[in-house]
Amino acid sequence: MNNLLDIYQRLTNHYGTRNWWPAETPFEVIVGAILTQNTNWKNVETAIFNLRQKNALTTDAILQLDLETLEQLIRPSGFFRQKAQRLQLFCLYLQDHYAGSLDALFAQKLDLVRDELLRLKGIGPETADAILLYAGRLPSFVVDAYTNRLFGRLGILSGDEKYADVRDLFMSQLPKDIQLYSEYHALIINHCKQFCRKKPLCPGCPCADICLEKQPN
DNA sequence: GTCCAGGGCCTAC
DNA sequence: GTAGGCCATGGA
Repeated sequence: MNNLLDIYQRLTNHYGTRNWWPAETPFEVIVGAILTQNTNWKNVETAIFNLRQKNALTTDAILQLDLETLEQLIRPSGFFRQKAQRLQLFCLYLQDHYAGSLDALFAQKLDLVRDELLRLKGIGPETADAILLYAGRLPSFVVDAYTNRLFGRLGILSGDEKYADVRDLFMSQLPKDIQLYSEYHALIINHCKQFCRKKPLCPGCPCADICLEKQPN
């Protein structure tokens, strides 16, 4: 029996299809992935709303904004100084190396794109994988704090694993399926937002039970 | 007032 | 190679 696939099925049975990531364009996915670093998504939504109001959800527009203006627009998402810089650095890279084309960036092999993203300041493993999966539609599993929390609670992770260890575990045990990866990450977040608010472990938290009790039969 | 959120960088050891 | 400090806003 495949534990991870089984848990995925139970989460899907319980919550249904999530259709993630919440964004209108691949570029907007990338903006959201950078802005949400250690930040409540609600605050990110406000920042993205501000950018949309200024028609600033394109590489050109973000590069044309002066840094201070960009900082003020994304201020609600927190860490706004470093995030403004990171956004512009990404846009500059895309413009210089791919003439601003995300399609050109994502046309390459997954590992190649991943290494490129990881070399950019402000893009770590989780942000890179979210960009690859949800903006590039490339099969890279996304690990986040919720993943570690839920699967630690389920006894599948010890908490000592590094990011790459957890990603390797999921990618080695699950079929390499973009839709599956996309939904799984979304389901984990959806589940934890409801049942796993406190960290690292909330005593009596029903989150582990929810996915175990909802078996198909 | 305290804790937390869909991380990542830098520095010191 | 890794533990600890730092970045900052807004909601619970």
